[in-house]
Amino acid sequence: MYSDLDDTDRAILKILENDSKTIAKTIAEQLGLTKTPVYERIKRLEQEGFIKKYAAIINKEKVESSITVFSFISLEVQKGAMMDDFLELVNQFPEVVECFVVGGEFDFLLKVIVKNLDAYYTFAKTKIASLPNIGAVKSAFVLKEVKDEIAFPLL
Amino acid sequence: MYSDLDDTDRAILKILENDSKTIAKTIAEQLGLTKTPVYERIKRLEQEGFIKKYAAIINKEKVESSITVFSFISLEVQKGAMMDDFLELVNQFPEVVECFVVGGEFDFLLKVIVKNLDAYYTFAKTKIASLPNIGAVKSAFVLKEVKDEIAFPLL
DNA sequence: ACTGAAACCGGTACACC
DNA sequence: GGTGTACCGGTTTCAGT
Repeated sequence: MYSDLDDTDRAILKILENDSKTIAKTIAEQLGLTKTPVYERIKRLEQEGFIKKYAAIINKEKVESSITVFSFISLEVQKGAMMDDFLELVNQFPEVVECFVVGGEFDFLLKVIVKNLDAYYTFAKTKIASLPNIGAVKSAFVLKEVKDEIAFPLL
Repeated sequence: MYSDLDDTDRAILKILENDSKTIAKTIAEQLGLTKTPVYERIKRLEQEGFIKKYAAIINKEKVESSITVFSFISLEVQKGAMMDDFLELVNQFPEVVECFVVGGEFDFLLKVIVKNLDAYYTFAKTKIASLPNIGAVKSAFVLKEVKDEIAFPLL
């Protein structure tokens, strides 16, 4: 299932997830190849969905003021249909940049980015609290971002 | 502090964080401009650090088996120097893809990606537990990834 | 699957407004 | 800060192995 990638493909992925602007010639040199096979492999990785997309990673501290908050949410009853309803709604909130179903003390973990504390209050009050079937909601405010990798730890 | 970006710059950032391969001509058409100013603005955004880097976003489900775990860690005593020591060590662990200092019930929130439960056990035992000054550690295992945006919610 | 060369097209530089 | 043109270099294609 994960095996139609060889070491060369993995090496290419690792280079591109760290710098997608690396030119084919440079990659080829690192792998002891020429441009063409590198190019063809990248195309295959794109077409078969190993590479989801290419993105510019923005330095959000420089672009605009914002705060990051983690929200831990428990539902009152964990019926499958209710979870789906909940997730579909949450998914549409642009403030929610990450959303996971987790096991443990609570059911969902959300990473929320908003302009300021006031915006978070509004978000929590008008969007989260109005969702159906909500039990407990806890929040953890980010004081400092120590690490925030986009790259998946390959190898 | 955040104001040396105009609406055109923001529009360019928004396009590039969703698809960094969008060619200058296309961006120019959307903004009613020509290639040159778009090109110059992008260069400025790169040089001044608004764009941190360009990355290929990998579909990790397809590439290899892995699990994601959130770890919530409290220190025994919150002395500044001890927090720095802790963070410097945690930062070096490749399994830790995100690390935040938070306010609330615990001090740090870590997002960890490992191959499987066994690898998480090893990570927790050999790396987390051996850090100095650790109080409580709780874990929440990700059962389903509902949303995982890389793009910062601009506008 | 990889090499090497040729064609194509987007990024880059520049002269001018 | 913008346009239009021209050049250069990386991507893309292809014939050959």
